[in-house]
Amino acid sequence: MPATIYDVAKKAGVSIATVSRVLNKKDNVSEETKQRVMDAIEELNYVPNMIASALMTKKMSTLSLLIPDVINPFFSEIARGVEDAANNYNYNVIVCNTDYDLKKEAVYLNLLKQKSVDGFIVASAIYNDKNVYDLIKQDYPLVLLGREIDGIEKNTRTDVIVSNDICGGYQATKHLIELGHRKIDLILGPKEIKVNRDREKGYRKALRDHGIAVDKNRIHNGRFKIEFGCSKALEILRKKEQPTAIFAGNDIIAIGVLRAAKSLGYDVPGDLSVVGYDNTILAEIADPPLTTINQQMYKMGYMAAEMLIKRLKGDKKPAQRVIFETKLVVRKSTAKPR
Amino acid sequence: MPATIYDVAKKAGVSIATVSRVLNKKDNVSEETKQRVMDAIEELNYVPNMIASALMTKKMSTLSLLIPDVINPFFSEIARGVEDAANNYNYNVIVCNTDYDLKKEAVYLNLLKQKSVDGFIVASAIYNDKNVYDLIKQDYPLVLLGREIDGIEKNTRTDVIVSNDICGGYQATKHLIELGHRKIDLILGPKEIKVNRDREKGYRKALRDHGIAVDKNRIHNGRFKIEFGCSKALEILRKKEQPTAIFAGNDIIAIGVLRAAKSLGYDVPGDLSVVGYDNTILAEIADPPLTTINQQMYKMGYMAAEMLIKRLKGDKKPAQRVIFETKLVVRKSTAKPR
DNA sequence: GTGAAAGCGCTAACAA
DNA sequence: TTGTTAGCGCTTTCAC
Repeated sequence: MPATIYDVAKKAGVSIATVSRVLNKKDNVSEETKQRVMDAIEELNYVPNMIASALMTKKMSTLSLLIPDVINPFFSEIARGVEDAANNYNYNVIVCNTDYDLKKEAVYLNLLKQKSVDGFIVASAIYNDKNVYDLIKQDYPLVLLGREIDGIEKNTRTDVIVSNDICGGYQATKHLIELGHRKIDLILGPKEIKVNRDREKGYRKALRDHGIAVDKNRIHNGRFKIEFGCSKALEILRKKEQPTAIFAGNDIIAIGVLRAAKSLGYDVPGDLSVVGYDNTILAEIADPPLTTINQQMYKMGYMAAEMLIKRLKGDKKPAQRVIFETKLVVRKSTAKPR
Repeated sequence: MPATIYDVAKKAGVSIATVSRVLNKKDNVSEETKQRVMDAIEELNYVPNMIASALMTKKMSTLSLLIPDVINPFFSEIARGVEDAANNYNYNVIVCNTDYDLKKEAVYLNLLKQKSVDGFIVASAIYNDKNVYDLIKQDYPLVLLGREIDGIEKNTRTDVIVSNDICGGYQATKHLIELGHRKIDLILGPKEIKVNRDREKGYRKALRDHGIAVDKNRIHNGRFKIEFGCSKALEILRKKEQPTAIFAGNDIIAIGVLRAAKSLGYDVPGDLSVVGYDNTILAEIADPPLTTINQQMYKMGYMAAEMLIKRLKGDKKPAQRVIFETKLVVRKSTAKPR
């Protein structure tokens, strides 16, 4: 049986209120009794029970992070950022893998609410997510990461952290155009995920700005999986109107494209230029190393946790909307078309 | 203010004890009152407060996972396995990044104990970790993953899940020897991490078994970082007694070796064969794709969580020690020496 | 089958 | 500065 506050009080010859005071670093305790209490705590190896205190205070110093999948390097970097910030403030983080599944997400949220986690960071970017609307409506402390929700009233305290994906899409496409490419296919993840719509917007704008007609048949949606990137690229490269470049919705899809090109005996970037998105470790390691769009995953995660914790500590300023800028990173997977 | 059990009781016209009974699915409640309670719960949108119940039961349905770094694909796969198993049993998992830092680990453990997490999975494999000894001594539910602790008494309930790293080291080295290599350098992670000692043992045994003298100067310890793999490989490849093959302690180091080889204009596997370890996604994507030793990270994580939860649910069988087998995966980074 | 009441280990008025 | 006491929202005997 672990020692309780009563044991400490008895040993120190004070009341439990006094023990509680020194535990919570209230100043109205004399140095002398404080010392006695500290000694008692030491001797008894006393560890305060946070469950008991949370029953009154409702504070568990625990955040929850909802992401589609930790294995995806994009999200594991976010997770690390969140955890580092949380740890910095003595918070812990419960990590949940939603697999882009709204039902799974709902089950998680329900369980987490029961556990009185202090706040939520939702980074599993599904469009029009009813779960998120509910969280907002019920006024749970919440930060949205890499996603937005339309129609949030301005008076919520829900902060939003996003990347400028329209710009990212633009940068990638512009890079290819400036190299001389005109036939550029776009292979994106699911339409339901907003970033894909934005990257497509950027792609379209870049084409328009350079007087190139947008060909709907060159725009493809699917999943953020190597296999999808590979099979879709195979399909595209076997068609008549072959592109000279492919802009992939993320590094994972780009890896799939690379694989497809290799299997068809294409040289990248000689026969085909490929641009990824995210600048995860995968882009660095790929063969050839991928030209890609950098996103600041770690920083975004760190900031999300920090903003959330500040709100938990009473920050009352109106909801923020932070936009992280993207950057083109040129490696070896892009070149002039033959 | 969220509804409490009292509100439900009042609305249903029963006592809180009865509400508690239906909440916990005790059978001694008549169908009729049960229905009334359920209706009240529904109407009030009542969500039970787990903190309150945990104060009595000491069960929070939360595990904690300590790993060095989620960004490392080896550990993110473990984390995913742990989380999937936990989720399957309606548990959540708090993920902590220790960075192989014993002090950081101690701080985490202390905080987690306060939070009454139900059990611990420690996968940050530091040798002779006092924190782990303490956990065991204090009889906390614990599963050790990918590490072992010497001198655990047999009567603890601490399960251990490990990979057969001696065998893995042997398989990798044997593969190189059978290709015809005789000068094989070994670039490992830190000595303090047991897996490195075991992989070295396997390496030594393979050499001995094939009548090749072990040259201590060919064995190097450092960090599980790309930069270390790269700089150490550069150093090695510039020496007189150049190896024809390098066996890296994990895929990350191997990626560094690949980078070094490339920067020196070496062809892999033509001029140098490289073997990695873990078979993470990085091995698949690397250029050339890495020959490596497969470890079953996801399964190990899944099993760790499952064993822990079973113990929490009262499983009293003596501590288990599960060994996962490794497997050589041949890709394109190894070939006969010139 | 159901209810009353005593905790679980703390925090936070309120008194002293 | 310190102590007393009433909760926080549940679970769990023990009666009935």
